[in-house]
Amino acid sequence: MNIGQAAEQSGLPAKTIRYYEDIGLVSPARRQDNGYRDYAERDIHMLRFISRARDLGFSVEDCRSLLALYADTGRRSGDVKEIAERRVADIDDKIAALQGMRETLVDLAARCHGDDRPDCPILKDFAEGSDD
Amino acid sequence: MNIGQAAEQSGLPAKTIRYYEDIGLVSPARRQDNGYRDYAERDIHMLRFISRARDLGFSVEDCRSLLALYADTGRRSGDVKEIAERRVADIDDKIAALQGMRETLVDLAARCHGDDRPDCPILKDFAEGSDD
DNA sequence: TCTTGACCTTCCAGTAACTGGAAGGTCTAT
DNA sequence: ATAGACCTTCCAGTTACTGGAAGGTCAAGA
Repeated sequence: MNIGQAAEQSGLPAKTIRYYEDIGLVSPARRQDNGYRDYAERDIHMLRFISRARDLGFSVEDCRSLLALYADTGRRSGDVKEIAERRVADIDDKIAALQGMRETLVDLAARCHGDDRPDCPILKDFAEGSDD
Repeated sequence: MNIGQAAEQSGLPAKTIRYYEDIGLVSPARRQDNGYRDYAERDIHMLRFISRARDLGFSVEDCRSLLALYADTGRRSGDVKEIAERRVADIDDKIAALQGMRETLVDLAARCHGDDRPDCPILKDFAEGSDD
């Protein structure tokens, strides 16, 4: 299977698939006689695996660990769960940070007339810093 | 004032301050005789302005616009409010995406034994893809 | 057979926003 | 005089791709 089909079936751009090969994440088992990459079902599985994990916000390095665990039939499911749980904690941190920003911004915007006058509490706050 | 003090007072690393100068965001008004950057109060204000805006998740390019608006005494506060509101919308999108990830991950982790056995629904899901 | 267009290849550069480090000049205190 | 803390510039690396150039390959149609 050419890279185009692999891209279509995995949901990853061909460019990205080549990039993952570059960094040693997944390589197709072989090349065709013309030098084209040749993908097998198993390769597509791995690409979809990565695609899904990336969608869930795992870093490429996380994917590398996950893939190693995936290949290791003697793995402990506890190891995988731990990675997932760490990821949930990261997400929680990010959500909290974003909610903080949101609150500040909404508050600031509410106090801004939002009209043709130049007076603006948003800029004022930025220039002076607030309670933090 | 040397860059070290400027860093301390603005809350930005000296490296970052130099970087902002590189990209034309803020430059100190002058240099001392020894070639050291010389920061005035006004520069510190601008640096703190940027620091605060970056903390709220505005991109460096957003900061450039905001700074221009800040300098423009004839600005419309509506323009600033609009930027802030766009930013709130971005944040909402990000929060929603993160919450989706979180949910999937928590669900997956809940179904994983998390013990010494290799059987793991997380990896299984990654390999097969799920409802999406 | 030639050509066109869609593929594929490699390699290089750019993105965002810094951060680290090397090599070297300056200042202050002992 | 020298140590240590500053400062300077410049180059490279980070993350995860993405775009583009230059060129090879393939299948179909005139």
